[in-house]
Amino acid sequence: MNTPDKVRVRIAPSPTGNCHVGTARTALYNMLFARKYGGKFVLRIDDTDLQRSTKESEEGVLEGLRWLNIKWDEGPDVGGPYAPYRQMERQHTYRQVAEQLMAQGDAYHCYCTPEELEAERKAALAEGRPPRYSGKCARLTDEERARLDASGAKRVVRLKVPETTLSFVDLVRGEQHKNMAERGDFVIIKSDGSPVYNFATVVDEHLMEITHVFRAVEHLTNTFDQLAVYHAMGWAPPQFGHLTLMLNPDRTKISKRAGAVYIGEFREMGYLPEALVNFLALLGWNPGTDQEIFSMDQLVEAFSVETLSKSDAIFDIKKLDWFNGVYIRSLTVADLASRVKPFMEKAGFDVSDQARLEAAVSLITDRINKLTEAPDMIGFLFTKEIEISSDAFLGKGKIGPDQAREALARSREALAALKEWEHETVESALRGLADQMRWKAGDLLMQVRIAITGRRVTPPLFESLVLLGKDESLRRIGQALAVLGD
RNA sequence: GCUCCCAUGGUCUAGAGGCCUAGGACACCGCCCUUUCAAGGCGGCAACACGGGUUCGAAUCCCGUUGGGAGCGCCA
Repeated sequence: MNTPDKVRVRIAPSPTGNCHVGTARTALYNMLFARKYGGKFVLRIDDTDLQRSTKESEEGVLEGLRWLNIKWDEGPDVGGPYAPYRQMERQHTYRQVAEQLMAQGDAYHCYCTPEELEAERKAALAEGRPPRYSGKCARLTDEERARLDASGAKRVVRLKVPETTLSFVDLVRGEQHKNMAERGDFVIIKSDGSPVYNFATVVDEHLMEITHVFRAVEHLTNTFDQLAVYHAMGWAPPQFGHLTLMLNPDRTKISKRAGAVYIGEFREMGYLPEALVNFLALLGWNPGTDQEIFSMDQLVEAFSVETLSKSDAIFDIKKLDWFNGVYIRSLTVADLASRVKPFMEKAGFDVSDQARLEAAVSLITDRINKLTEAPDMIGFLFTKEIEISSDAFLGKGKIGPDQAREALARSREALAALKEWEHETVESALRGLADQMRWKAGDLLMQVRIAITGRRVTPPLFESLVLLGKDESLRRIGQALAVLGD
């Protein structure tokens, strides 16, 4: 791989309103590469032909990338020396290049209708031939063209594709060849005057002086079409590297039906951006060591084109969950609290007391893998009304209603007698009581746990009691007794 | 149909001819710890798609088969 003095890479998403994980991963790799070699990372919006593309839909993509801490040096929002960065704003450039190609005799107008072409394609497929444009419009005489133009026939511009074999060295897959004889002349400018992707992208890459193009494998075979344009224009192509696909568990291309695919969805599901980045980085690339946890800076340091993988990878959300848990546990309490906060608010809890929130959060760092799990875990500390059903107390048939009632009544008594409401005092009171009653401490604590939280799975009990406060704790035990019908 | 790409446990992968009795991680299972649940520690289950070559020796190289994928658009 050659790394020119100034590396320039790019990501060219379509403004679809959402940032797809695939786009995010490709953007990540490009950014890592740029930073690794001290180059520039360009964000360009590929909005040709997307009538519905709006400012908002573009913003959705940028927002997803920003959330992941993927930053670009040039783009529609930040500008740059190669502006504009939206293809819609570069239309005249594409047309100019197409004009030049026509003037050189490397491109021509084609008047075939979509219906004709479709029929030809079908016929070819039916006969087992690769679908290929016949090139008949290239043979039109000047008079025929004049007549067609006068009649107002729609026309596109096609590139004359030489019948030779084109080659390039793919940065991840090595040498690639394709015999263009079977390709046929393809469209570069549509009848509405807008450029086709394979054409626009070449013009942009060249004018923006992109040196390396890392993109998904679906573009591997497109590369030859693009090469044809580079050759016709006498431009030196950049180096290409084709990245693997991300797959659903059934090995089909990752899609909505199998789960989340947009960055915003992962955010809502309670994933941390740094965890998603780490996970995505390792899905299609590996550091060549056993290290799995990487900060963004470490990724930049470790990234290498040589270890980009060649085979597609299944997106395993279970592994993402693990990464997320690791990152949650690595956060400071204050940081975790601020990230948990919006999820608590969304669940309807008043978490304006920052100190209380932090105290509560510190109890669950080891207990959650996703931020969305927090409200369930610590919600009882931020509300007056917890729901308890009498069934909750009857653990595995071991403890009957009478026993539960006795346990709670005596617990309330023992706790009420406490002068100091602290972890140690609360703990010894309850453990002492369990001894007296000849209960296993765990059984007694479970009764109290349910009484104050309404659940069997909760943060540690003594800490919870302390945070709840004596009055509220006693009140809830009383309330539980009422539920049990004392 | 044609062209091209890919192929190590359920999943992500290490492995660039002998270091492989195939390593790590997730998931799963078990044990320990333990006030629930986790987290943590320890241990376990589990793979070179198949068939031919080449070689003293192949997960690693070659060919074929099979399986999966991409492209062949006035989509990007």
